[in-house]
Amino acid sequence: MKYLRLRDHLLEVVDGLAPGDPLPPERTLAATLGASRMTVRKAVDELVTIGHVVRRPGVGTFVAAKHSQGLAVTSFSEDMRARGIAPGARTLAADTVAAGPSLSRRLEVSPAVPVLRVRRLRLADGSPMAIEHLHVPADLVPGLTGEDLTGASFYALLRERYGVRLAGGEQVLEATVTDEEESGHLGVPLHSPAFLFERTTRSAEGRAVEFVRSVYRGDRYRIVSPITAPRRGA
Amino acid sequence: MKYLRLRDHLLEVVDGLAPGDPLPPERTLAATLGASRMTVRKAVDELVTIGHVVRRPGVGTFVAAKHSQGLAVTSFSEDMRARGIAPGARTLAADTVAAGPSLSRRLEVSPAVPVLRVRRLRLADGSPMAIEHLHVPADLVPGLTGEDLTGASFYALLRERYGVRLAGGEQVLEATVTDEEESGHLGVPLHSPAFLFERTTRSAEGRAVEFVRSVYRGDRYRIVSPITAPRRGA
DNA sequence: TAGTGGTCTAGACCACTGC
DNA sequence: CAGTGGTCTAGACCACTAA
Repeated sequence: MKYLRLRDHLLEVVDGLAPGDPLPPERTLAATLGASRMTVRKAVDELVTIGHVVRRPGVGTFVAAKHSQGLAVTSFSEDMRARGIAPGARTLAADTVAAGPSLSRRLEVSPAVPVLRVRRLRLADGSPMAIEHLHVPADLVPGLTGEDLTGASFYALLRERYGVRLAGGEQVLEATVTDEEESGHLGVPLHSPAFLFERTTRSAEGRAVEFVRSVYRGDRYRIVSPITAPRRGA
Repeated sequence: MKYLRLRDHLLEVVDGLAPGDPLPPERTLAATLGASRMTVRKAVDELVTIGHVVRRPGVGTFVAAKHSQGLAVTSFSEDMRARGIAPGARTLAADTVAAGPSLSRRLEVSPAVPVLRVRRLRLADGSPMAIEHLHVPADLVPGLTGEDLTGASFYALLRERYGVRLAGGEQVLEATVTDEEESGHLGVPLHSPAFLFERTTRSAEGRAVEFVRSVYRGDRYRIVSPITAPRRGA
C-alpha cells in the first residue's frame, strides 16, 4: 500500500502548489520519498486519473489548471458534497412488496421475496434535486423504516447497522422528461428535461443489495468530466 | 507499445470466451506471450478499466458478466465502434464566422477570429443518432471543407492532415429536449428526451482546438458505467 | 546535450482464496 | 498447501523536449 501513502503525500504537495506548477521529477520523488520509480509512477497515475495533475512527456508533470470534479458516481450524499452542496433526504413513502418480475431480475431474487421499497426526495442545499426509488431485499435490512432514511445516508446505515460492505455495481444513465408526479415533487414544469439513473449495487460477497431508480432535475444537475486523450481514431 | 499489442491480443482472447470464464494466470500469459508480468498486468489493466474482465484476488481474472461498455468519452466514432455500431457522418452545413463572445470564451481566442462552424448529422448503423455542432479556429485547419468531414473522423483529419495531436479536455453533460430543427433531423417527436454534450478539446500544447455541442437521441443513446466501490460515505 | 516521462525487464514478497 | 492477483524493487532503454 506504499503507493497509497505516496499518493496522499503528493495530494498535499499539489494542494500547496499553484496550477501550472511543476511537480518534482519522478526520479527525484523516488529518491527523496524512498521508493522505486515504478511505485512513484503508480501514485502519480492516481493523481492523473482524478485530474489533479497533467503529464507532458519530455517536459514534466504539472498541476492541472482546474480541479475538475465529478466524473465517477458514488452515492448522492458523496456526489453533492463533492460539488460543495449540502445533501439531504425526505422520505415520501415506504412499504414492503413482493419483488415481482422486474425487481426479481434486478435484485436477483425470487419474485415472491419481500422487497423494501422507499421513495425519497433528495435535497441539495434544502431544495429538491432528485427523486429516488430505492429497492432492497427486506431480509437484508430487518427493522429498517422510512424514517431511518430521512436525512441519513442509506450507505452509512447499511454499513454501520447491518455490516453490509458495498463493493461495486453498474449504472445506466438515460435522458428523460418528468411526468406529473415527478414535476410536482421536484417543483419543475411538466415534461422538463431530466436524467434517469438506474443503479444496481453489489455487496463484497457479490449479492445484489439495492436497485435504485433516480430522476434528477436537468436544470440543476450537470455532469462534468475530464476527457482522456482520444485514442488513435482511425 | 508492447502492452498495447498484448491488450489487443487479449481482447480477441476474451471475445472467444464466455462470461465467467477465467483468463490464463498472469504468470502464464507472461511466459507464453514473451513479456514480463508487469507488462502483462498493464495490458490486463486496460481490459479491467473498460470493463471486459474482472480480477478476483487470490482466485483469478475472469471475463465480465456483461461487456458493460462506454464509460469514458472519446470521439463519436470510437464510442460507436465500442458499442458495436458502425459510425457515420453527414454534413448539414458549414461556414466560417467570427468567433463572437460565446465561442471566443470557449475557444480562448479573440472574438474577431474566424471560426469554422460545421453542423453534422452523426449516424449509427446508417440512421440518425446525434447532431453535432463543431467549432474550430479557422487558422488551425486551412482548406478544410464540410465535405471533408462527411463520413470521416474529424480527429483523424486533424492528426493526419494538420498534425494536431489532441491531449485532453473537458466535457459537460446535460439533460435536454429536442427543438423543432433537431427533431426533424433526428427523426423523433418534438420535445423528445435528449442528451446535450458540450466538449472542449485541447492540443498537446494546451491550445483549445475544438468546441463541440452535440445533441444525442435519448431513445437510442444510453450511458452504461461501472460503479467503483463507494467511499467511506460518512 | 541533459533531463523528462513512457515503457519494459526479471526477479521478489505479500495477502488472499481454495483445496 | 499451492496458486492467484497486488505490490515493490533497481535497474534499463526509448522518444521527446528544451537549452
